Amino acid sequence: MVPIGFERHDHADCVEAAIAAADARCTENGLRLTPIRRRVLEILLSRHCAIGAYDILDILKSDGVKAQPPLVYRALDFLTGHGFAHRVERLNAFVACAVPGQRHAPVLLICRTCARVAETHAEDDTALGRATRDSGFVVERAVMEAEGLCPTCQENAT
Amino acid sequence: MVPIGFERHDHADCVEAAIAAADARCTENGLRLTPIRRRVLEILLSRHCAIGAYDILDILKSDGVKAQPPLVYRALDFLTGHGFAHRVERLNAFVACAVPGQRHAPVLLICRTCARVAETHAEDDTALGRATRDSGFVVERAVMEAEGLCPTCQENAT
DNA sequence: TGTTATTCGTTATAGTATAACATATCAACT
DNA sequence: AGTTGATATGTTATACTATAACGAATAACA
Ligand SMILES: [Zn+2]
Ligand SMILES: [Zn+2]
Ligand SMILES: [Zn+2]
Ligand SMILES: [Zn+2]
Repeated sequence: MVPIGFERHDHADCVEAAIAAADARCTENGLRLTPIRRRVLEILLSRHCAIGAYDILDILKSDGVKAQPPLVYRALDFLTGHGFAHRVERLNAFVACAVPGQRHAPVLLICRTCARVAETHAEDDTALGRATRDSGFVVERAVMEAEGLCPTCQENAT
Repeated sequence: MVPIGFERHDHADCVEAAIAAADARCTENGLRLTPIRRRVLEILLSRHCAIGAYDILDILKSDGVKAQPPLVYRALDFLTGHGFAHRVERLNAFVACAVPGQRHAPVLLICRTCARVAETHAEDDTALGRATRDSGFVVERAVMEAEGLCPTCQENAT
């Protein structure tokens, strides 16, 4: 399985498809992708990087919106709550979901050099799955994040 | 593999053994388990729960130490840096390592009801391992955390 | 004992997130 | 169209988490 985010790709397509998918899914499920929520999603999609809430806030302000922190956090709650984005716990930041439209336990690969974040997802027989089967712990939400070097940055480092 | 933390056990032994292990390993490796570092470790060990840096600070203060945030964060840096404790990214908090003495990618199971945190560890064939093998990403640090209900809290919920 | 590296004390400040409440907008029904 | 209840936004204030910076004290070593 190749994670999404590090490989060269047509990113304009990538963004457009994600927005279209979000639109469709919101319509389907009676969710409201309001202008602010949509804009925050666009900002997250603009790069395959984690972006902090206050960076998003700054971008909104530079758009001319008179925005305060709760505005951003509410939009992020919506987006993460419905699987359009993920919180990157390691960075206290957020990233657009690369495979929206399916329930999944995201696996985020965070490059410490270029700051890009790629996403793949876990199959069931992970350490997490195994541990919980053995212990009776019921997982409601799983976070898997790896920090390291992406292929490009490894080449540049040599 | 049964995670450590949820099962009933002799916790006094548990703490004593952990402190002894930390002492031994520090001596072996020329590390200094100073009074403050040791005290912070004791505080973390006192419960199989994640504890916030400022809660630790309050406990130190109630000990009579005139402590400021950097004191705590430095101790935590030491403890996490040498594997005596882990940062719980999901909670911006810290927990004593339940299997110190071996390099490991910890898997933390966080009960959202009783706040206890159990620890197990990942074998190599995790989703992370697989994802990175395929993609060429080099993992330097892995975070795996699951939030949910521990066995005890499931029973109580019914 | 002098030298160097590490740790600690202290002040200030940066960065992240939420509580609380007023206002506005939407959606569904009468 | 007007009423009503639910959802979303605007706004202020504040809580929580973490680090920078620098000097003083302490430990390790020659
Ligand atoms: Zn893209
Ligand atoms: Zn995703
Ligand atoms: Zn114990
Ligand atoms: Zn551990």
